[in-house]
Amino acid sequence: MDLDAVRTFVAAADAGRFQEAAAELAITQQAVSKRVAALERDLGVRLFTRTARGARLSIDGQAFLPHARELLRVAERAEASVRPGRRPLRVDVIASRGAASGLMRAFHRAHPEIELDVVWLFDIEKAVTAIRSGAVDASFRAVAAPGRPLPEDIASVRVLDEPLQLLTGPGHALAGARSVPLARLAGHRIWMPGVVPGTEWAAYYDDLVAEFGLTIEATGPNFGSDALLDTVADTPALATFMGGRTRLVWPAGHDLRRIPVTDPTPVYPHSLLWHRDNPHPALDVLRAHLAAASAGHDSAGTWTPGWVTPR
Amino acid sequence: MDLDAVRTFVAAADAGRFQEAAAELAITQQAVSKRVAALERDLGVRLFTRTARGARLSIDGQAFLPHARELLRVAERAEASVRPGRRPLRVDVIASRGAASGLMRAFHRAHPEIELDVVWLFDIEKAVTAIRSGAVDASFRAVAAPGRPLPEDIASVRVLDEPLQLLTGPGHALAGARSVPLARLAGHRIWMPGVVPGTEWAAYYDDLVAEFGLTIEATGPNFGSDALLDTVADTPALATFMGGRTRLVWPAGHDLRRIPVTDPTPVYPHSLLWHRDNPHPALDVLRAHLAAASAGHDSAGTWTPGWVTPR
DNA sequence: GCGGACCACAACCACCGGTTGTGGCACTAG
DNA sequence: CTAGTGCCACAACCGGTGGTTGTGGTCCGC
Repeated sequence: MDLDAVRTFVAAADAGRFQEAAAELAITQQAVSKRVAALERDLGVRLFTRTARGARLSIDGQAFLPHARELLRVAERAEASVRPGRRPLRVDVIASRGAASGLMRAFHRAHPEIELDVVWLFDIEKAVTAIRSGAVDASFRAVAAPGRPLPEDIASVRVLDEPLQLLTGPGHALAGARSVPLARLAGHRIWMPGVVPGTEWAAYYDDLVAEFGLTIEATGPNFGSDALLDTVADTPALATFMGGRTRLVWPAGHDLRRIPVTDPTPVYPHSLLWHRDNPHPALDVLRAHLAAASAGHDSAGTWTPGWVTPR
Repeated sequence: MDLDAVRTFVAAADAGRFQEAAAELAITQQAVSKRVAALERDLGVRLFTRTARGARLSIDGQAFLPHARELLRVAERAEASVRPGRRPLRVDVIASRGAASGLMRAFHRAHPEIELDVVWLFDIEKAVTAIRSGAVDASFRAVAAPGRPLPEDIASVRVLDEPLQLLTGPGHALAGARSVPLARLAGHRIWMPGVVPGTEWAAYYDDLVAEFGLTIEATGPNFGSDALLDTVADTPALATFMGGRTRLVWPAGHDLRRIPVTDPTPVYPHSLLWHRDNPHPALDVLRAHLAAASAGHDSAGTWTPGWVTPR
């Protein structure tokens, strides 16, 4: 199926005559006839009933027409998604099911008219480069990485402190606890295969380990969250950290426990980053939305690394 | 933009390497390279960053990918809409904004998983032909037309009696009435440019005219409902009939009145028609839904033509 | 009955899009 | 360091797609 043929089909359906459609598309009537015939051959049905006064849609053509229009609409949006200038707002989120992603879903619910594209960048360094180049408009990150202050032209605002929870299977020693103090995790094996070395996530856990004497293993390949959950559920000696607002695809038949951590509660500090000179109109809307949504957070009894910009 | 190129882009993005994508698509690596290059040239952006270990998505590529997937999904659905066997349920409704259309919208809300295609057929004769040939699965019609009983293999059930209302502008003699008896419409000009001669709609109004001595003008070309409403609003001598459950795009700035008609209330009898041997699984669901939704109608004080099958 | 409007078919031709062959580059093992 | 491997891009070639012009057939209205 060829998009040009679909475009021609829609034009012919609207015009009711191949000749008129041909004039609109700046091709000959014969070309329209051939394109439509090719589309009909591809689909295996007759789309028009030809008469001496034009071409009317057949029943199959009527059924196909709205799908054809939708196809052209989607194609237009796909092109617009990479068109420089007036493209959709492009936001980098740190994990597709994490809290930042949840914030963007809420933003989309509040402003469905704003076109969004969500991408993922490796670390804050790549994010800053992309923001400065204009390739992305905003980024959810923990700022700043240790010893690397943000450049002058990048602005940031803290939008969400996400408390970390312990995730264990039913056989784990702490599985029955309603909550667990951070100090009691010393000696337990905590497995974080998703944390890529060199990212600010890794820096965050490095600091957590150093300050509270935890044992975090980031070894082994990351087979995705499904495999992680499977392993944690089946291995009594293993637990993992998980953002308290992370959406999980809860594996059926597994008995996984989310246990709040206290004294202090480690929170992951999500900030929004953007370029001060970015003229995208939707960027202001996003910032206003997040400012309203993040009001009234309480940081008492929580922990963040020392290098994190204070609220 | 070429759908084959988009398919190739998605395959390469999933595989991470052009060679693997080429194997999946049963073409050479060079062909994949050329297709992706052509797509990048069309879009004006680079979709992959080529490395010696494969090809990773660029930021633009990441933004484009979900749109590309959506495009292929829509293309698949478009093809399925005309695929013989297991295509979406295809229903003929009498007018895109009429009551039958409202019933189908309600059905879609109740069963969003059922794929639907809505078409429009000229009259009940065409509808019966289409149903018998299997080109459409069901049709909303007034059965039967005078003197033409339904064939044996077509089944029907009355699903909605839609009361007719009078639609007038503010200057009309009846504009202030809360309701109007049918007999009082004698002598008033009622304009129905949308009624096509030869359809069962026309037969309905012919009977209405004959029985109550109305003056219905079906002359003049039909410029669409917008033009109809404009004219009615501005012409004190004109009124028109309108289904009580018809959704209107109410013209801004016009003061149009919908006036119920009584003693008796003419109702338009919508029935669902289908082929007894039609095996489409969604057809049973639709019939069950309509049976449940149409329960408990009251036909006292209403009028339908004598040729209409009684409830 | 004839002219006009419309679509389909035929012949022709340019160019798109596939193939094979080859080269350059990056990473790795010895 | 070097040879080897795996990756993608470029070049040359070639068949078929998809455009054009020219023509024929059919239906409708005057």
